[in-house]
Amino acid sequence: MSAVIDQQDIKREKILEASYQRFLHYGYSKTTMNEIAGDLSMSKALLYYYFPDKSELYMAVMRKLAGDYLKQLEDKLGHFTDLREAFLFQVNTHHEFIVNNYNFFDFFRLNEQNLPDTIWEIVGHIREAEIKLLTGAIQSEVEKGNIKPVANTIEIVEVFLDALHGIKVGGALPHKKLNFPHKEHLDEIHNKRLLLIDIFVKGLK
Amino acid sequence: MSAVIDQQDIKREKILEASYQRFLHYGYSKTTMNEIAGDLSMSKALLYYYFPDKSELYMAVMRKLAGDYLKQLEDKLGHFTDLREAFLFQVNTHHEFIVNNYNFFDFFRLNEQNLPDTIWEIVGHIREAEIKLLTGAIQSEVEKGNIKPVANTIEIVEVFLDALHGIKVGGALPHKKLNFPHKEHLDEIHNKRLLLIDIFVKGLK
DNA sequence: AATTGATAGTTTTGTTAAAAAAGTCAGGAA
DNA sequence: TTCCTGACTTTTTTAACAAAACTATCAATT
Repeated sequence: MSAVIDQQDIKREKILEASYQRFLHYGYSKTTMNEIAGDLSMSKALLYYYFPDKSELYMAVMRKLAGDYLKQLEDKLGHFTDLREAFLFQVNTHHEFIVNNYNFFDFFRLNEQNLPDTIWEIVGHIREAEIKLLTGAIQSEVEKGNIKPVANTIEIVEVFLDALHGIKVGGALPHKKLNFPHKEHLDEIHNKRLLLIDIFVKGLK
Repeated sequence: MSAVIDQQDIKREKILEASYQRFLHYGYSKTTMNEIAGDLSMSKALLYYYFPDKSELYMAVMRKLAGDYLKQLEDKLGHFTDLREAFLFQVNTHHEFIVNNYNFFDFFRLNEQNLPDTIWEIVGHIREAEIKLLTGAIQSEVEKGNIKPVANTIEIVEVFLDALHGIKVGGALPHKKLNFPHKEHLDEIHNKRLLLIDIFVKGLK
């Protein structure tokens, strides 16, 4: 019986993988259940045997992606030598996550404001983990006596995360282009973020 | 002849004022030229005598608004007692500007990525003035010996403005930042920005 | 020069039918 | 039973096009 369940899990994984590729390459609305089924040489009806509907399938993929991301963060939790290292890790990991899966997130842009609760749940977990990572780093520094104690650590970290996301190229003309920054701008962005980290960390001491 | 031009200018002003009220209350796309003309008890054709088209009319109003905002900044230029006061003034003034004219800016939300160059020009001027205000404040503090000299003042200010721009409501999804914030969130954003000021200013000392 | 009614030209909105895709189900194979 | 499918139904998207709403123009008037 356990073997049977394993088989199911393997098939579920294959479906998730094929779906991920489709969603990543074509986005949510331009991916059809027939295409996913076709990629796997199975009938569309079988997809509905494993997943209740299209959006649940999408969210299952999303949950998997989020799980990988969360694991990255958790593996590093509490293993930083100083504050800057923690901040840098957070910035780089998050950026990588977004860039690598950019097209996958089409779903977010299409549904604008009224997303399923499940999505919010996943996003919440991610944000929680990010905050946990950085608040942990700050508290650790406090305990080491490197920075003075603060009352509202979480709020501070939230502001810091938001601030980082605001740093873009091109003099911050409000959303001039929706696209991700070009390669030649990555260094500029990185330098700006380093500068923010410098000032921010100093502001915490 | 000067009197004639004055009359024209007065009428132009009246048109700008009526247009502003309409745009502010109903937004760009739900304001018609007929309605503006009706408010002024004039024919629609007369509007086209004074302004080439609807979007030029909108941008003329925008230019006027921006002018008022710029004047606010310039009047205060160099009149700050300390850094925090300058940063607070900048953030508060900007906040007020956005809140007071929130619906007016729905033009930005509708056209999203491809706005007329004129708009970017205006936005550029505003940003220039903001940078000037804050770099001036920093330099002044340096001269007073309150903070230690920095080489890259402009970069620092740019990072700060970018960071402000990135500050959105809590639990924001990865791409939510691309959307225009909702009105009910503006105060929350404002509070976060005040916290950023605290840390940032301290980080400069 | 300032103003307007009439009207031309363009964009938005509704309507509807066809196409495409989501989702269901009775039944077959393993 | 569990896994799977072809055929079917229902819902959503698309395309085409006419009607309505709006922008923009212009000859005529004060």
